[in-house]
Formats: sequence, C-alpha cells, structure tokens
Amino acid sequence: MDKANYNEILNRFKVLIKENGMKYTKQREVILETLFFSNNHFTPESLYLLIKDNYPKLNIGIATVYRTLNFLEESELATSISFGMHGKKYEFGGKEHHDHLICKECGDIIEFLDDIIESRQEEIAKKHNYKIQSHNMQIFGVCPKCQKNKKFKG
Amino acid sequence: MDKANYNEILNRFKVLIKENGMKYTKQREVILETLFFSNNHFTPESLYLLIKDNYPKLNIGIATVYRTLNFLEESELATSISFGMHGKKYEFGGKEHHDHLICKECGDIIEFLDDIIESRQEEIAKKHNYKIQSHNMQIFGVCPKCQKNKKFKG
DNA sequence: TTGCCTGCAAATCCTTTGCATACTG
DNA sequence: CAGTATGCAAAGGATTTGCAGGCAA
Repeated sequence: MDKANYNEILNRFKVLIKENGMKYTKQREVILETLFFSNNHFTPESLYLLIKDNYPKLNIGIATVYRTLNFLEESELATSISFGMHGKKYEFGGKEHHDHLICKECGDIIEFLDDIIESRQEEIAKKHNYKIQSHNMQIFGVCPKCQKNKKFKG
Repeated sequence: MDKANYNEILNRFKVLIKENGMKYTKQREVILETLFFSNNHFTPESLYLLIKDNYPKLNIGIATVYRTLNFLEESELATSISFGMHGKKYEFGGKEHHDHLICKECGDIIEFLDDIIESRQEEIAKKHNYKIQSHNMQIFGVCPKCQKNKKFKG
C-alpha cells in the first residue's frame, strides 16, 4: 500500500527534478524515502543522522540535507513546522493536512485534524478578505507520559 | 485609557524586577513602553532600530533588547510568534489571547479570536490526555492589498 | 563530455555570553 | 558601596554558500 503510494510520489519527484533541470541522485532519493516511510518529524540534523545510520555506505553531508529539504518544501513534498523550543521540523508533505499537538517537555508530536476548526479558519480568512493559502496550528501541552514523570520527580 | 493601563503594567513590571533581584533601568522601561504603545509585532532587530530612532539620546545595544525580551516573555509581558518566513516576532503579552492571520507577501498581521476554535482546542488536548498549556495558530494568506498589487504586476 | 551535485569547510545570520565599565538602590 | 545592567565584541549554533572533484544524463 505505502509502497504503491511511494512510487507515485517518487515519480512526481522525478518529474519535478527534470522540470527544474536538476539531476536525480541517490542522496535526494534517500531523503525523500526516509521522510516518507519513517512518517516522523525531523530536524535537518536528526534526519541527517538517521540517514547516516540507515545507509552506512552512502556518503552524505548535512548541506545536502538542507538543500534537499528546501527543494522538497518548495515543491510541497515536505512541510515544516516551527515551534518555539524544539526548533524547526520537517515531515513528509504529501499527507492529508493536519495540525499538531506538541509536548513541551519531550517534544513528542501528535497529529490531528478537526473539521470544525478547519472550516472556522476559512471563514475567518474570508471575513478579512484574505486569500487563504495555508495555516498551521500548534497546541502546546504536557503529554501523559511527561505528566507522570513530573509527579515522580516532585 | 491606554495610559492608565500602562501604569498598571509598569507596576507589575517593577514588582517583577524587584522580586527577581534585578534593577530598574531606562532601557528596560523603554522596551516595555514601546511594545505596549506601538501595539505592533517586532523582531528583536526592528524593535531595537525603532527604539534607537525614537530615543536618540538613549544608548542601547541589541543584546539588551534580546535579554529584556527574554525576560518579558518569561514574565508573560511579551509573547512571541514564530512563523516560517518572516522570523520570530514579539508583541506585548498583556493583551487578551488571540491568533494571527498573516500575509505571506508583506508580512502584515491581523489578530483575531474565535471562541469555537478555542473550545475545540481544549477538547482535542483533553482527548489525547495532554495538559494544555498554550496554543498558537497562524493562518497564512494574501491580504487584500497584496492581492491587488499582484493583479497589476501580472 | 557537460554541467549539475556533492561533501567539506568557510561564511553568514541570529542569538547568547564574557567582560570591563556604568549605574541603581 | 555592592552588585546588577549595559554596550561591545567575541562566541555559539543553525543554515547557507563557494569550491574542487564526482557523477548523472
């Protein structure tokens, strides 16, 4: 399932690369692949480290990760969220839109989608004559796990 | 009106300063004052430049602006929002909670508050057993002014 | 073979820190 | 007068850029 889905994404990626007069490289492929399959939120550095781990034979530098993430974001194959504390994180961008519930203690992230909030947002933008492009909402709190830990600590 | 309000804030600020064994300085006062009265969203640098402009006799360094903004934010007298493009911005924090509608072209910001969204957020956090602390929502779009400009350009 | 990509290291940007001096209380 | 705050400049951390060699087309 995921696999089939991925091939579609990979094709879109290849087309984008060709359209931009760029070249298809192993590094670029691996970055997209990791974003897609790990289904996680990465800082450029954490993504870089994971790739080094998973593909020990592949030579990769962090500059390439930055460069590729920027390209992927422009192409809407990656999305970034920036939240105060834990820096800017990227995730695969081809998923359905969703928002984030973030633990301020451990940085853990839960994704959610709420139709009511979505439609209110549209209305608010319309009310102010803004042409809505995207939006981005984060709820910050303490996750159940960290609430427990805090209790034990004091 | 604002003036009376400001005195209250200023008192709170002075108390905070005393409580923390800190000292009341002109620089700190001017930073709070500017945040309060300009009712605007500032990067540390833009705030710094405005103050230099408005108080030519006052000697102020950007390090002090950073230091004071950090203190104000901890004390909840300033709030920051970070949105991808236009960096991290601070605003006076004593206002009622609100969210932001941001123009991606010119960085213009409209504040809004929507009760329905607010209550949905509480419910979502509760559903996931998160202890909610804060949240932060940005809608990105193009403001009416920039929509017009775009038309003329192309 | 051409010219884009890469890793590396240097450069840049933003923010914080160390230090000597200035000022508050 | 003691001890904090300041401005400046240097240090730090994150991201971008320049370059010489490597690889895709």
